[in-house]
Parts: sequence; structure tokens; C-alpha cells
Amino acid sequence: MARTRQKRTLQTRARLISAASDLIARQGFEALRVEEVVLRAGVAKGTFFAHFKDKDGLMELVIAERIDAHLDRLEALPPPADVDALADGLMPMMNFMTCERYVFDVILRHSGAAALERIGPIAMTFERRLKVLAPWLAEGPFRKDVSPDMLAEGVDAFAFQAMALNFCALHQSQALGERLLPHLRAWLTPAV
Amino acid sequence: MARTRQKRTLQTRARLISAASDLIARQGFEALRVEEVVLRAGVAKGTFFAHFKDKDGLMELVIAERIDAHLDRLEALPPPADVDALADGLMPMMNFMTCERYVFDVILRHSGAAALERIGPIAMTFERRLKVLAPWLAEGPFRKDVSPDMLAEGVDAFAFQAMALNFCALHQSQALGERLLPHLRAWLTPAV
DNA sequence: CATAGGAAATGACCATGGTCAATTTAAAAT
DNA sequence: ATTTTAAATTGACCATGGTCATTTCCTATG
Repeated sequence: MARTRQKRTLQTRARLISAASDLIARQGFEALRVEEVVLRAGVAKGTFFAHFKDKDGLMELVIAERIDAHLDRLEALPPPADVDALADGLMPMMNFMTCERYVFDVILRHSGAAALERIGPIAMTFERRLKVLAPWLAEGPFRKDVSPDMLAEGVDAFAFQAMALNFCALHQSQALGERLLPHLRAWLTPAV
Repeated sequence: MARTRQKRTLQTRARLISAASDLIARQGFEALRVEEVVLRAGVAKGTFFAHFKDKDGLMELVIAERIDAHLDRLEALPPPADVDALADGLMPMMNFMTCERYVFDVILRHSGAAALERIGPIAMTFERRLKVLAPWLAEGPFRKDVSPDMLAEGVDAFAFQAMALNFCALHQSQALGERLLPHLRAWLTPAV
């Protein structure tokens, strides 16, 4: 029986991803249409869904790749000296995650893994972010009464709240960073 | 010129909402189809969209009403004596907000007001939750180094993180409440 | 009462994501 | 080289949310 058919498959998949990237670069994430992707990739519509579970499946890939690039950069950075340095380090990633309302929505939708077997690329970035943050927070001048893991989870919680508020007209006067800083300070360096 | 046409309009709107509520009670939020709603309400499809901006517009109403009922209950409760009591008070509302993945997604999508003029019903519940929580936290045995408003925002941030993780297979072993408690303790009663 | 004018309602139509039975292709078996 | 067979691909078709020109209905005015 036949087994691997990798060559052609990988080529088609690569063409789909490349077509999508081009279109996204040109018109942004939200405007992406499956129809346009398959047209540009030169395949039939059904082929798209043979390669990706749904449109989100492709979006996940493309978005997670960008987040991972930011995490690569973060990982190479020295531990932050204070809360401001921490926020500075996080900002570029947060700016990307909120570059479009649609992008943030996709990220939220896939923040959790639906099943243990199938942890999606975006869910992975969540795990990885905690793995990158925890050691940083353990070394920095921050509270020691709770575990670094919990500190990292808190940073993530406040980061997401700040990003969500970014899309809220009630709070848009404050910039993303301005909103995040006081919360991070209160979380990481309480003065009771 | 004619001005108000309230009577017929209000009746149609009420029929739409009632039809939707019936269907939701029977099959849940996710399974709701606009087609079924208009069929049951005895109106044309276009009428639906004359009354609600889109399907989410109706969902917002129905979901926000339920959240508001929980907030009514919370508002009537005495301030919590400790973190556990706080978590206990919040749990019913959180359980509703996570009763379906779809419901949680709708809530997240509308957590922010797109424009100042048009603060949606769900965005209102966010504002209101902070208004209910802040005085509670001011009176309780919690840290005093940051404002009650900020304490409330943190509680919300951790509550949403706990709810999001609830949909993640990686963390589903822990119950919603079990996950929330340690974070709330670390946030509200730091022991540096 | 007649009628004018705008609000409300209609339903055919569209956009777009997604499905699936049928077909093509190429690796492995002979 | 031929055959076998499962993987890969196709494209007609479906589901469902959403639009809009047209029609119907109500209320205020003469």
C-alpha cells in the first residue's frame, strides 16, 4: 500500500500559506478570504479544507508564527531590572496581538486547547509565554511570597485585560502601556 | 409627518426576543439560528435585522440580561468576609458566563464598547461589575495599598483568566473555583 | 374622511465559510 | 511495465448570516 505522499502535499500547503501571507501583508488579517487564497494558490476550495480544519486553522498558524517570533526575542533578552523594563519588553508582542480586533479575537478563541491531543499553535504560545516569563520574574526584584509561575500567570492576566480594554471606547484614551503599568506594579511589587 | 410607531415595533421586538429565549432554553445559545427565530416569531428575516444590528446584537441582550440578574443578586449581598466568600459570591455568575464556549466568546467580543455613543449591554455589565466589586473590596480585609477600583479590575482580570483556562484541556482538571482562589488570594492579600 | 409621508416589514438575493462524493495522482507491490 | 490502492484534489453544493429595493401599514394633517 502507498504510504507517504509528502512532496506534493507539502508543496500545496506551502503555496496556501504563502498566498495567505501575501494577501495578509497587502490587506490585513480581517480582509482575508478563503476564496482569494485558493485562487492565488491555484488550488480548489476543497483543498484548503483538506489542509486546514477551517479558516481559523490557517489564521492560527500565521498569527502564532508572529507571536513566536516575539517570544524568541523575549527569550534572548536579559531579565528585566524592574516593572517598567518588563512592560517595555512585552509591548511589541502586545501591539501585534492588538493590531486588529479580528486578530485579538482569533487569539482569544484559541487561547485554550480544545483537546489535549491537539494543542493548537496559539495555545502553545500561551504555554511558552509563561515559560519565558516565570524565570524572569523569579530573578527580578519582585515579590517572593508566591511562585514565579503564578506571577507569570498574573502578568498574562493583566496583559490580556489591558489589551481587551484597548478596544473599548470607554478606556481608549489611555495607551496600552499606560494602562498595564500600574496593574503590573500592584501585582509584582505590592506595598502592604 | 408621522413620528412614533412604537406599539407595533415594540410588539415585534418582544416577539423576536421571546422566540429567541424559547429556542435558547430548549437547545442552548450556540444552536440558535436567525431563521428559526423569525419563523417562530412570525416575521420575515429582514425584520430581524431591522431590530438588531446582527445576530450578536440579540445575543448581547439575552446574555447581558442574565449577567445583570447575577449582579442584582451580588449587589444585595453583604460584603464578603474573606477571599473565599468573595469567590463563592462570584461563582454563579462565572458559571453562567462559561456555560457554553459560544457564550463566553460572545461576552469577550462585546467586553468593550466599540464607540462611546453605543455602549452595548454586555459592556455595561463590565462597568457595573467593577462598580459592585470596588466597594466590597474597600470594606473587606484586603490590601489597602492600591485603590478599590484597581482591586476590582484585578479580580475581573483573574476571573476572566480562570474562565478562559476552563476551556483549555491543559487545565481542565482543575475546577473553575479551585483555579481562581489562589490567584485572588495572591492579588488581594499579598504577604510580602 | 381622504391622503401624504415616513416608519416598519418583506423576501428575494448575496457573501462567504464549509462539506463531500467523485476523480485524479503517484507510491508501492507484482 | 502494470496494477493496486490510498492519499490528494476537485468543484458543485450547502448552511447561514446579512442586505436592500420594494411594498405595506400607521399616524398626522387638511
